[in-house]
Amino acid sequence: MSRQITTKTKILNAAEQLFASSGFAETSMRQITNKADVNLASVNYHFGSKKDLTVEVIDRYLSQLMPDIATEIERVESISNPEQVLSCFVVPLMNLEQINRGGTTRFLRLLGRGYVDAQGHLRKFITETYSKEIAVIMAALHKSMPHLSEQDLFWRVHFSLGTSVFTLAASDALTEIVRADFDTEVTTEEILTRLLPFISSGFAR
Amino acid sequence: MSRQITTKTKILNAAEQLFASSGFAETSMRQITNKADVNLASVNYHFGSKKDLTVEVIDRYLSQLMPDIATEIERVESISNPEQVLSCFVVPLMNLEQINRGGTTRFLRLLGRGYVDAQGHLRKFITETYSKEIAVIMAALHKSMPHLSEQDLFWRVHFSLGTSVFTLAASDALTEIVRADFDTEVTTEEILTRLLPFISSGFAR
DNA sequence: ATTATTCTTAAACGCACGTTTAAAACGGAA
DNA sequence: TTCCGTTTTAAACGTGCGTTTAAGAATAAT
Repeated sequence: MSRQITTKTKILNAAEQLFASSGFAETSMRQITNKADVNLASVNYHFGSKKDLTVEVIDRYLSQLMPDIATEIERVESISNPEQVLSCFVVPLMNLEQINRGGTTRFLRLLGRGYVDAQGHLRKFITETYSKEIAVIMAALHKSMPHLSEQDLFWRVHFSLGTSVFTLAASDALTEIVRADFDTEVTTEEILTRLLPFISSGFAR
Repeated sequence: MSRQITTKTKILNAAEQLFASSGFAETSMRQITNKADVNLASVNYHFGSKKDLTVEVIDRYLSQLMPDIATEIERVESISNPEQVLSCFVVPLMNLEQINRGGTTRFLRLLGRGYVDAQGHLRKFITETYSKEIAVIMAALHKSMPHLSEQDLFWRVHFSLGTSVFTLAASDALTEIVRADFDTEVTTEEILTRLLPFISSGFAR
């Protein structure tokens, strides 16, 4: 532990960037270690395997995000509508920038890839590791829409998750189209601002 | 051209199935040719490369779907709300079953994977190849919501697309959760039935 | 200062990948 | 039957992959 930036962190940062922009399977360990400027074997030394690395890359964000969201929700004393719950996601998401610049977008992009990749491995990991926080979120949503059945709630949650994760996963391409077609620059925060009402409407119907 | 089912079709069917359930990068040519019960080299003979194969797999559906949607929209004389436009997608989507049983789900799953994979290659291919049909769809949507700015429309279209594609891409895992948690079986059509109102609400807000 | 532990390194390993080759088999036309 | 273009086949090619190894360097503990 003498380096200012440890080898482990350098690997995490490089891997995260490459995974987010190219995907897990399409990114090789040699690309990662080149970008991180560390030896090839150090990934296996510090993480065990490539698969373990991918989990740790995502969990670096999740381990901060999930408790943050849960406390944010518990801070709100009376919940009356779904938009209130959803807006509890925004600040914790934006705080991911503290881990890395552009971290919010990259995390959501990773989440999108992970959800589509590798039949449910990531989903399983998340639901098992953060079951407590997920329970808090679901309870709050249920409280905000007591008329909804559990199954209705379940589907709408996943529709919303899908929209968010997919949009952010594709946000590079989308912002490029917007730039070309409308001659406008778009930030992640702006996308979220457009996204929230869209999701809320679907939720509340 | 003597076989009843040609080698080319056998490859397309096998590839489609494997791509949909495991992803493009994670599926090898040897897996494909084994499943199709054809020789390994025949993929390169008939399609040129693996990449060309992936495009053809998706385009087999797109080339039927996109014109179908366009004509379906043009059939409706007066468009007043977005749900009318969106419902023009349902029948053409369901008709994909004619290409292959379970084709609708598989196609949407492929679309989801393709959109997240390989930085926008698929998106570019689609927008270039089916620009005419896309214009028809966008015009109809605009007509159904004349108050919306072009940029608003753009974002909501992609939010909707994201929700659909992501949900169907993850539908295996989701139906499994539903089975475990609610002890209920869910069909693709049921998912679409839940999905449409969700999207419409977001659209119309 | 010596030992023990942690970390880094270069090299190699075996394997699976997409692709190419060249010969064989096939099918219709002459 | 012979010929010719098309399709299929088995084998091999070279490449890049994730991982392992064993030795060396650096750091911490005694």
